[in-house]
Amino acid sequence: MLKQLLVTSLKEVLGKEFSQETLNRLIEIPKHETLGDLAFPCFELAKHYRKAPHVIAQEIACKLDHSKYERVEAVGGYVNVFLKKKTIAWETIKKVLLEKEAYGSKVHTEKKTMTIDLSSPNIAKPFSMGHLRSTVIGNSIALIAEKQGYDVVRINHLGDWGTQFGKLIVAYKKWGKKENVIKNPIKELFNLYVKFHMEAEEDASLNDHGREAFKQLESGNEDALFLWKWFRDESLKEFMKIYNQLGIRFDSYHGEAFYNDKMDAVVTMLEERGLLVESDGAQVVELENLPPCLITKRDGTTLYATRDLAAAIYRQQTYQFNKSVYVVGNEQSLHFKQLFAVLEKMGFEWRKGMAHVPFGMILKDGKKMSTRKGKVVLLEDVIKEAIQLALKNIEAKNPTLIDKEETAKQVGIGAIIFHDLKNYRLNDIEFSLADMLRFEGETGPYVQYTHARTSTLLKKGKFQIRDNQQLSFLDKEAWPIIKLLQNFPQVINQAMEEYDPSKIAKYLLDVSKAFNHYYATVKILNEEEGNRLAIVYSVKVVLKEGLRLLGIASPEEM
RNA sequence: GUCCCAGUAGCUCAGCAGGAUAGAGCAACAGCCUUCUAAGCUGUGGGUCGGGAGUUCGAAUCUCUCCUGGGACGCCA
Repeated sequence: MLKQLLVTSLKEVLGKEFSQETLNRLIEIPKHETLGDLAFPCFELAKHYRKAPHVIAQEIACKLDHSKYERVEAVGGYVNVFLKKKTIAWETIKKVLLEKEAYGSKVHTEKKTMTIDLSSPNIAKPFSMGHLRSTVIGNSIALIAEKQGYDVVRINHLGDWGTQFGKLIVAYKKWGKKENVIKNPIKELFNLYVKFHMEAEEDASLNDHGREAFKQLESGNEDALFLWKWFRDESLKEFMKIYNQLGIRFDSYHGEAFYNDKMDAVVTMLEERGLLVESDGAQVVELENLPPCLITKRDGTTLYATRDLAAAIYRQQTYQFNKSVYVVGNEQSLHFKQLFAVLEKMGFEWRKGMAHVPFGMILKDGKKMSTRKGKVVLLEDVIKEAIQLALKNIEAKNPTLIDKEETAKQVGIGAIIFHDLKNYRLNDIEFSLADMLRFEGETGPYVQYTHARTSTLLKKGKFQIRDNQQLSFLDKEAWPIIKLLQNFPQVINQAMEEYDPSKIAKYLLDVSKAFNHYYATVKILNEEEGNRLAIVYSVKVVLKEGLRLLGIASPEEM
């Protein structure tokens, strides 16, 4: 890390009076390249030394070990440091050539396990844009964690239990037709669900029937169970098509229903610890500074929180996780606060490794999309359109490409995933098909295109890694690229710490921009191509690896 | 009513463990393909960083307050 270099030098000059941490905090990266590569502001030192900042800056600038730097300047209270570009460049490139796609990886000496709860769509409902967010954000966090040395367990906590299935069973018995469900399962089941809610607005007793049907389901009624299992199987088949397209796999599909026979134990545990309190016929756990957490309803049936408690305990027993994260929408923040608080009260130390990773909603006309009213945009359709558009682009721009269909798939899906990951996850997103299908500017295809350019260059230049490789020459236009490449490991670190894939997406855009600028200014396949191709190769490695961490493919040509 | 998240260019967003002239993409306009893929590159215009107060040598960034939008708040998940 470049900062560390200056920290060490400053320590030599300033002695013990300032700690490494303080110096590290103060050092910054100037906004303009004319101000150097690293800068040290002296305003805080002014009080300590009782001297004007610009005087201190002058003094430090004179005393720094100049042999390490190309140039050191004092400007208006700042010490600006210019690094030895060729030295840093070669160190960076050498590391990438050596480590290849392992560049930026971390290895833990002891085994560390992370479970991640992601995607978790509801059975019998279409896979909506909202579930896409949990799926792609979660998948990227899983990939980043693996890169950081974790064993990751991906859990698809299917929404396959609850009163809604009672409602669905009632709706199916009242209005459903077997052959329609067989023909188009999700669509037909969803229509029944929507119809149920419309009818229930007129006739409130339907809701009671729904609850009654769920109670039968939960107590093992065979008729109800048969229907439930059928709905679940058909739905999962449809979801698998989407996961295959997105290139996402799971280690567990244990949904809520899986915890059905593990709930009594949870209720017993709560009772044993004297945490259960009766309130209006329901059993609750009272919490400090939070609304109480409902454990069982008046009719004795369980709730979402009960199932999540059972799931958390099961996961700790099964996987002994160090970290357990839940990639679930922001609107459920309170639920997770309550869940963690109850586990805390139960005395489970391991609850400290748990985290809710929330994300913003997909809005339509500034408002939440309502599944109940049947107004949803289907991911399936969006994917189809994206691939078609990508194919059209390939036909126009690169008609001789060998595997057009596969490339179109990678580009179309890359556009959709990148669009979702490039912004901070807590921001709400206004749904816009046009934005998702954009392939120019700050998009996935832009990064993929840049990667394809590096591939072509390496192929044409017949680049090979040699043992005696040296970097004897560096274009000044390549310097910004070097600084970025050098920073890749820190970016991955930060993305992991903050569970924030957008850090990587933004970084890839920066690398792409820097490279495309270089590409436009410098003729790469030329007399110095040995040096230049080593940089191109490093860019390719970082772009490909970065895209992989987002769950996006890197076509060699497009 | 209480709590949580957000408000930066016409639009979408970066920047927010305080620092030097507030950045990008899209859209608009003007250029660049007889030379490595133009899904690219270069340039121009565009801002009271929601309002106000405070802390500080210094605030888009920290604190308070108000305004606006969204969400959550016991028998849905």
